[in-house]
Amino acid sequence: MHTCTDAFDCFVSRVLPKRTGPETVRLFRTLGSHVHLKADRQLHYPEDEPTLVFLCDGATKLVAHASDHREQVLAFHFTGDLLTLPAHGAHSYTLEALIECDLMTFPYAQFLQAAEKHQQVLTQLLERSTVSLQRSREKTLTLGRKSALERVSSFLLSMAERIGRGDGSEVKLDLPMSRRDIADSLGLTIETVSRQFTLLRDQGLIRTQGRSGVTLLRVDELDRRAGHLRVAA
Amino acid sequence: MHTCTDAFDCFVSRVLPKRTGPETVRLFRTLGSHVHLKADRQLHYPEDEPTLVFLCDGATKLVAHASDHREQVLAFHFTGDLLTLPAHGAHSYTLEALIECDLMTFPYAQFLQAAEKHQQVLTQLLERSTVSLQRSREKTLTLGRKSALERVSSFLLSMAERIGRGDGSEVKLDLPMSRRDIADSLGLTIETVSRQFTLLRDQGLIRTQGRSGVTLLRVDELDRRAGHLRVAA
DNA sequence: GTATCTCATTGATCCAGATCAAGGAGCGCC
DNA sequence: GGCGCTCCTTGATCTGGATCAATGAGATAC
Repeated sequence: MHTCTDAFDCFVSRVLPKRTGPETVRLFRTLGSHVHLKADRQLHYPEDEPTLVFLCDGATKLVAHASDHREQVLAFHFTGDLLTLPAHGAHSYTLEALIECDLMTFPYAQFLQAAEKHQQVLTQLLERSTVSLQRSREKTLTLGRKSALERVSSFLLSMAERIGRGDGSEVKLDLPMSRRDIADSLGLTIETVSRQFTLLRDQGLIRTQGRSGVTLLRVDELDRRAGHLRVAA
Repeated sequence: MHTCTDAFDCFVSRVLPKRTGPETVRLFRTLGSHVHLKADRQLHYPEDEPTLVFLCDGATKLVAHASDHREQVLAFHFTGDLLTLPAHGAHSYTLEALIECDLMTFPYAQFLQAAEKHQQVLTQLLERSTVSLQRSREKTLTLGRKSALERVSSFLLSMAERIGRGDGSEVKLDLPMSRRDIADSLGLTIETVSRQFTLLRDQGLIRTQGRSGVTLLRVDELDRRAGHLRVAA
């Protein structure tokens, strides 16, 4: 198991600029808390104030809850990701570990205050926030206008980009999330997700190994299935 | 018609910190361009680099385009909003005027560089980006897990919050977007959107005046229809 | 190694919303 | 001020994915 110091060091090297003074590092250390989460456990965080989370190691999902126990996965996160947990509004949000996780949490407001003198940290925060927004917008298009097959294809391509291991022309994936998580992320049911996997397998575009292993055999064809725009203007 | 100076002044007073030095103001002026857009026109911007836009006056929609001419409205913007137009990736994006608009555009990278010495500007950019992300996440939940009636109710409540004019217990709206835009924003068809309006009207929750006028008569009931979580934990 | 339990797959039926098809109403233009 | 056009509404039918219902296959515990 990681110690608190390891997790914090990981944060320092990944988020803070190279030559940050030791007194600044100490300041961030006083603000942050190290949390270890076993698979399927959720992070407890204050409902009324935003929290900044750095995922040192592992994989998580951000889930929004509506009435009637409906759940929507808003985003998946992997080692090295930085994310902001919003205060609860019209809906409530939870961050749940897909596999064993180490993370550092910071009260958002205090973190921002500490970062004010270091615009490199601010810039990085802004940059990562922009990436999150960009991903969220792609998801909006996917959920609003795409068929089940297109959604699953888009999902696989997106995962390939983030956690794929290239192997010649193939891309190998080890999906840390269940079919249910995928369904909740794509606005589908597990049955429909499963059927699309079968379809893609039958068409020779992917190969599956066990529950979590997926190999993308023809990325170009998947791109077509995902409903992405061709080169044209 | 507004002059360039008017639009820029609007930007200065709304985005830059109160006591920004005149030389800094001049720097931003050299970076920014004033653009006037008539209704239904779209902003032309470079495809390969992100652009920052400040909406001095008017209303716009950000549209994502997938294959087969399918369109998804990612967000609506109103007077005073600041938004980032991403470089094109798997999909292309356009910003279109819903009504006559005045806006200031800045090359994102250069704007960020200019803002580096003024963390108040950075902080504001970050804050607005966070609000956009929050809205986008709410939209994700809406598109992924809500029924047509819930989507339209959520939409009306969201518009009430942003451009509603309170009038006792009622909220009056003058919607600048068409039924098609609403449909493209909610992942529905115009027919379905229209049917939900009729339903809400028949149930006495809203009143409509012409094409764009809507009065929310019972916000509490709309909240229930929108599938928001009750107080409970 | 095998018992068991959860997760994934496959099949049958159903339904919310899409699609197809007319009207009707608001708004701009001449 | 009325002509015409576009946008909106309403109705009928169709369908992709949800729901319901069994199996089947991986993982975990013993």
